Amino acid sequence: MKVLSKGCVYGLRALLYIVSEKPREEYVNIREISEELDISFHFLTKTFQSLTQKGILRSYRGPNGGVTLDRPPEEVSLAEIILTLEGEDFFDKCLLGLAGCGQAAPCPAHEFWIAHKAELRAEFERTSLADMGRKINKEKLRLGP
Amino acid sequence: MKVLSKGCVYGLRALLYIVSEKPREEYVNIREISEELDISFHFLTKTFQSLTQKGILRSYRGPNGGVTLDRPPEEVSLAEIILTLEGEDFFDKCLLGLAGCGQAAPCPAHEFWIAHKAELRAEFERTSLADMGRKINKEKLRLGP
DNA sequence: CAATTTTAAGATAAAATAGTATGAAATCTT
DNA sequence: AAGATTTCATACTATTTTATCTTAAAATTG
Ligand code: SF4
Ligand code: SF4
Repeated sequence: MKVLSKGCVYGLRALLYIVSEKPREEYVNIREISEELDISFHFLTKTFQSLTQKGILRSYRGPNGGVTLDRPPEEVSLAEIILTLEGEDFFDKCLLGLAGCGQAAPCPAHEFWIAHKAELRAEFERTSLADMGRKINKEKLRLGP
Repeated sequence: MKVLSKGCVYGLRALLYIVSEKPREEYVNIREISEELDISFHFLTKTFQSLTQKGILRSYRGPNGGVTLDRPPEEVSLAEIILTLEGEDFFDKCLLGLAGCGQAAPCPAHEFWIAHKAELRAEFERTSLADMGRKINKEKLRLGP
């Protein structure tokens, strides 16, 4: 039951790193992030592109360039990040994927599954990047198990 | 957010097919199932092996052989099927997979995630193959979207 | 024994995911 | 203006996971 792709987790970790560096209120160098978090620079770059296009990050090229949050972290929800990096249909997947489902005669898991997904989504909407950053400590952003 | 693998859904559909055929109280031919449900015979075969080893199905070789439920469908939970076909660690996966998680300073999603997984599991434990079979109609077992 | 049918292990193919390479565009420094 | 730095964009390659096919063995029937 893997939920999030590696790219998405990378993006999340990187965002949290940026939040934790935020006091400087400068653009954070992508190479620095990739080295600090031990993530491939180019891979991270790609991930950041999506986040920039979505308006979560703002970027600046040239010397002393980099990325920074485009909005205060309170206004960025976990859901928005996940939808950006996993695809907008993230919460639309069905459990069994049978023919003609969800309509006439749904499987017994249907109602529960719909409710379950809605709840998950609501929780992710409710959780902001700021919430995440508050609880997590920077050391933990480094290595995964 | 794909939850179940194709093999697991195949297994589930096939089990439901068997349940719907159950009145005959005979061994159901695997080739027949694979053709009716349009699933690769050999792939289904492998899936059934796992279910047989787990004691969900009983098999019989030779002419007129096949598989049948080893227990009444009321006693087989959706959870057991999923754990068998997806692996026993299905519900143990973490959301972010950061270092040292779940201990000292868990991420803000931790508690929610634990609760969420438990709920999902409970619902799957609660749902039996008989429940599934009752609600679903046989035609729907054929094609997936 | 010959035919049928599940079991078993392994090879192959397809798809999804992860990572790399390259060059262009924007910006800064001098 | 020249050259260095850094993100942007796209395309390609490699790795891993998932799905399918091949082949052969064991059990059962007649
Ligand atoms: S009834 Fe709903 S949950 Fe069940 S297989 Fe169909 S769409 Fe999925
Ligand atoms: S704190 Fe819990 S949910 Fe969050 S990353 Fe760690 S183990 Fe996963």
